Amino acid sequence: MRIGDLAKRAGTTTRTLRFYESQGLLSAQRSPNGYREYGEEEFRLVREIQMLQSIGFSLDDTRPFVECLRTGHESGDDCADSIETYRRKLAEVDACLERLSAARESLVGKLTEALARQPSPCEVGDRIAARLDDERAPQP
Amino acid sequence: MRIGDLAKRAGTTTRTLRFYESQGLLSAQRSPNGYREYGEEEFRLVREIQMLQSIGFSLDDTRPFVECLRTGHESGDDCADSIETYRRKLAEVDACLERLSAARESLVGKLTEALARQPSPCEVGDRIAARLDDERAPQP
DNA sequence: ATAGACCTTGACGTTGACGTCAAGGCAAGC
DNA sequence: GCTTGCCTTGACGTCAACGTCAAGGTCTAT
Repeated sequence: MRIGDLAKRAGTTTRTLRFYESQGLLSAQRSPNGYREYGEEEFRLVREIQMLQSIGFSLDDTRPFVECLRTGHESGDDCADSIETYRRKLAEVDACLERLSAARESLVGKLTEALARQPSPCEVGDRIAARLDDERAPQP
Repeated sequence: MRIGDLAKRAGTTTRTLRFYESQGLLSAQRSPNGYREYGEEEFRLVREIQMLQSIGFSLDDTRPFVECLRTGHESGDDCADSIETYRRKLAEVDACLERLSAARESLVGKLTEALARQPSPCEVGDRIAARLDDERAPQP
């Protein structure tokens, strides 16, 4: 499997795969003509990286999992370092959730405050205003 | 008030204030010697920017608020554009919270799975293993 | 008069995960 | 033999919000 095939199968680009290699995450055999050759193991490795990225891992965070697979383990999280990384990322995600929730509350508060100060020309507001006008100056 | 004073009062750096100016967010009077001169209005503006940033606004997102203040309104969110930005950011924050919660669930699932597969050398495990050893080879 | 603390503009560096070219080599079909 | 489509390396570009440094001007205190 050449780099274009792997990229297509993994739904990514050749540039990304070469970048992974430059970061020491992916390795490749070389054909006599210098082309990179990949097997199923590399495909699984790329998918592991993608899956971890999708749950908020940086490329560097995926390193323990890649190392784990490389040392022959069936799953990337069959190693202590991977478990530790899971724990650390979970803590990070929790911290992020807290900060984001606080930001959300703050934002909701500001929005409602601003809306209260400035009733804004919404339909309901218009109709209420119109009715008040009618009451003050009823049509003959 | 010169740029260093404003930076100190706002708890930021002169570089940041000049950057705001380069982005059209902050304006300054100039002393005869070319130094920037700021008043209380600029101080409030910087604080508004900082507050919005702290709840997840990009600098560009703060622009409507800055414009609103500049057009004479008391509060930065006394304008329709600011309200609209509030709404948009709230939607963004909500989307982010959803993605993060999903990532968290995924992470928790993976962690528990991995722990189940690999009981890991925790103290309890060690003690259980030791006891099993004792039972199989009791001391005389 | 000189040191020190401020200020000016300008320009390059940082971080992450690639995108986008450029210049050239290899292989297959017409 | 020529086009087409893949591949190679290398190097610069992207985005945000500044940090950091350079070279120089200004003001105050000693």
